Amino acid sequence: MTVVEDDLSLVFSALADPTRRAILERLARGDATVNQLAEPFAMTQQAVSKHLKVLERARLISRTRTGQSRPCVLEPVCLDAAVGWIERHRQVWTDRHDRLDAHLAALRAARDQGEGTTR
Amino acid sequence: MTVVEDDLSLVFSALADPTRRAILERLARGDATVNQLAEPFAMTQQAVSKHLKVLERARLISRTRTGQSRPCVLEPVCLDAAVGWIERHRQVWTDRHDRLDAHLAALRAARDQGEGTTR
DNA sequence: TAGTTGTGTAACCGATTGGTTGTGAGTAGG
DNA sequence: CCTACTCACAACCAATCGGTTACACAACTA
Repeated sequence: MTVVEDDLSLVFSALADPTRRAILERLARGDATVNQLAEPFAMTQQAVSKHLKVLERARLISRTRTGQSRPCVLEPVCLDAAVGWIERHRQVWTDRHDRLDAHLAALRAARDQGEGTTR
Repeated sequence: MTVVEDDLSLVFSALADPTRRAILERLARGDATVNQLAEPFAMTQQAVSKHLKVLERARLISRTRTGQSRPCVLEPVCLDAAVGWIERHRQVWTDRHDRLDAHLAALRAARDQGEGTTR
């Protein structure tokens, strides 16, 4: 068992499976039961149930009980942390690239401007 | 070996490990060699090398050879696919939940506040 | 009441993961 | 040359993952 298992790792590893991403895409178009979710996949309902448990542990979905079925509801909150992490660090990278671009642009500007005067 | 292993799954599963995320954070502040990256972690250089291979396979980093060392360079391109996927589907959810503004505010707050609060 | 349906749990399996140790290739410098 | 350093590869290990089958249980239905 992992010691802490931070939420960010749970969310990313939940998203790392194409079946689970397909489940989320399906759920984005409306809530659904386990059997409805399992129908398009070539696997048993128990396997889908396991995937749902992973998504539930990552708090990407939540489940309620209405009689016999347990419909799944999307919980976008924890995606914020994931997007937040990526955006934060992609920002740094694009900043670095912007700086590089700006630097190159400055170089070009200096060269263009300096044509005739500095040489 | 997995059959196809689509790029999105590679990126997400690469991001699913806190060590690899820390490596990316470190690399965001500048290129580094394997030993430089391995220094802050309580694990061997070989383990870090494995992590780097995962990141390289996900095309989140690339590596060049300069004499004795093999510095790592960030490749943010493939993160766009990941963010794109999340944004696409989170858009649906936030539309449904009508909480886009709150989310953006939280994003900005998280970014300004920095890591560690995103649990 | 009995039977069917929807779902979860448990045990099992092969493949993968994330770490280790040991080793060796390639390069720099004495 | 020899030594030191950086890094990758191979073999091994325990744990986890993604799937299965078998079964249990609660809730509808006839």
